[in-house]
Amino acid sequence: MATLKQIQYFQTVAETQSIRRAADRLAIAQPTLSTQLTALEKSLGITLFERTRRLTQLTPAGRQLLPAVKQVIAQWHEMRELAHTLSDTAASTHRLGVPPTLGPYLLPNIVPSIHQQFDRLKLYVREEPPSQLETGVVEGRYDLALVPLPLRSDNLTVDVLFREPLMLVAAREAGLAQNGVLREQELAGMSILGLDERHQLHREVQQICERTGAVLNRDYEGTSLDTLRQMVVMGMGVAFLPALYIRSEIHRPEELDVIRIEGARLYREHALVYRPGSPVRRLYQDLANLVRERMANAFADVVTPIFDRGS
Amino acid sequence: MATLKQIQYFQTVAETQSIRRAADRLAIAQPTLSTQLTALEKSLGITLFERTRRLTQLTPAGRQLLPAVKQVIAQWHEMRELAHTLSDTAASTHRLGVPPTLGPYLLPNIVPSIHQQFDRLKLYVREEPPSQLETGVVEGRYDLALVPLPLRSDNLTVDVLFREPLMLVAAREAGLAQNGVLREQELAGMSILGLDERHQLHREVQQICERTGAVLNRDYEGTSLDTLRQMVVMGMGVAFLPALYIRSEIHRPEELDVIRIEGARLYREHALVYRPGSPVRRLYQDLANLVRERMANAFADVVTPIFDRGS
DNA sequence: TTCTGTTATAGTTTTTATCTATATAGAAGC
DNA sequence: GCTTCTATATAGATAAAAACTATAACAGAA
Repeated sequence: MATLKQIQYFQTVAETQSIRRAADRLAIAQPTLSTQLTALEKSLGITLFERTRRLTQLTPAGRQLLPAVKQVIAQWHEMRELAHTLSDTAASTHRLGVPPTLGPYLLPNIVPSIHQQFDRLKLYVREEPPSQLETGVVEGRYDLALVPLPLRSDNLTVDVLFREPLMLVAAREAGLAQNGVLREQELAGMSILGLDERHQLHREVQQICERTGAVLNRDYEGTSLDTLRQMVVMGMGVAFLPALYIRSEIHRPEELDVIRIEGARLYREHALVYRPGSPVRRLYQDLANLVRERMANAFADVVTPIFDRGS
Repeated sequence: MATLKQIQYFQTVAETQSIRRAADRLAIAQPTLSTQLTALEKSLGITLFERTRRLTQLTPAGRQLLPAVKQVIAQWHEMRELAHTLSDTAASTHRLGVPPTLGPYLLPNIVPSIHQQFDRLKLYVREEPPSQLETGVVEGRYDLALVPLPLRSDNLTVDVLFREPLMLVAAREAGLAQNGVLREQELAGMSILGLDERHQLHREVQQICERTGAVLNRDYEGTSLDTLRQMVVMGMGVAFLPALYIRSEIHRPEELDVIRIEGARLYREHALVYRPGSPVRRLYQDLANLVRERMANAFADVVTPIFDRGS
């Protein structure tokens, strides 16, 4: 089996037209080169060189093989160069999964910071429901993912990122907003609109309703935060929407009231997850920290970064 | 330094997603593969795989390196395939040098036969004066050449091919043709047109003149056989032209008389020459034989093949 | 002829690839 | 919670190969 070394030897001898000179240039002994050359010729079934005392030149067959040989070496060098670039772990493309109720409202705020700090890192981002994100990471379809807590699987490393409040949103006409705050008890009996049950938010809202005595309206379920908001605007009820969504999407405050609920554990928590065995987990920890810091600096009024609970 | 084997190992592991299975497919022991894999990772400075108990999958960097790796292997296979094709020595392109006074009139007659017998052999043909052909072969610019005898250099293998008569050509009006034959003595005093001295034919004609008492006209010298023929047609004198030229070029016999000279050694000899060390000399001997046979079969009336005097 | 420079061969040493046997550790099953 | 299974890693030994030194063979030049 021809080796890359032998192929390089071939090229060098072809260039120098001399085994002696090629051996010098390659910094090996001349007999070594002679031996390797005949070994290559044997493995290819071709006599590559016509050896005379004065010079060593290519045979017709060798002459025609030379371009192909150069191609192999060129491709090999290209591969090594690429490897060198990639040897900086932050220079590769990592596959990041995000839930549809968070990704579009979070990423625009943090991706610029990521590119600033890791200028050669690239993210391949896909949206999927959280449960599929989890299995996606476990099965290797993703390298890392943003998911809401709690997790179903226990074999992933979890870097908790931040806590995001859920705000009650009501149509302006409903007149619910008393200085933008309601007590938890006042929720009892209210008809709450939610997303369909494939979304994690469905379960979260369900739990809130059970705790507070509100009624989850299952006749009309949204398929996205935007449709949910539209349903509220049209007076079909009230809904719990995540703070980051409200911050980025609710452009017309005159139509909607945003109400904070006092005293209740009304929030969801997001984490960055990845396989514990990932050789680049260090990078992912850095990314998690970057997200927390960015949240602390620019969104302290909206979310609560969580620095303590590590993996 | 990464080896081709290691690169293949890399590809196989990436495909099977398992070191164990890849080792089976490659028919090597699993520890060998583990070792070679880490060796490759070290030499590239990249962690290529994330190894878990369940499966072994690519890291982001490894995933991006894979296409480059496949390229290298693809190029390598291409090279081996080409080598296999070329392993039939008669499947390469050989550089053949021919003299301008022979090539155009001989090759059209023999090249079809060559292609018939060696269907994958290709010839790269160039015309040059015989002396340059000789040094061209010695220096490796040509693989083989057709040259007139005698040779200047003595370090080439010579396969004598055939003897080609030189015919006296005269304008019809000169009235020289008595049944197309003249005796040698009758040449004395005649004014003979020749090629310029860079051509081998110049020397040959010069020797004939010295022997027969004819006079070589040096006031007008042709630069090609065609111009020489034109000079004869225009009545500027008579000339010696090679039989193969006459056979292929003199289309209008009414304008010119072709005269055979009786008793004289009036011919030139052609040979196929190549370096004695050429690994494909056997093929060249076969080619020489092919030319002789072709001459014997189709041009027995024109030339005399020479089978005895080998290299 | 002798000298010089080039490639080939012989024999040895070093390096590397490979093997077998075993350790280690996560995942699955009892 | 323990055992079993399975995958990879490590250790040590062996085999293969690539490398070296020394020298032979040989053509061409002096």
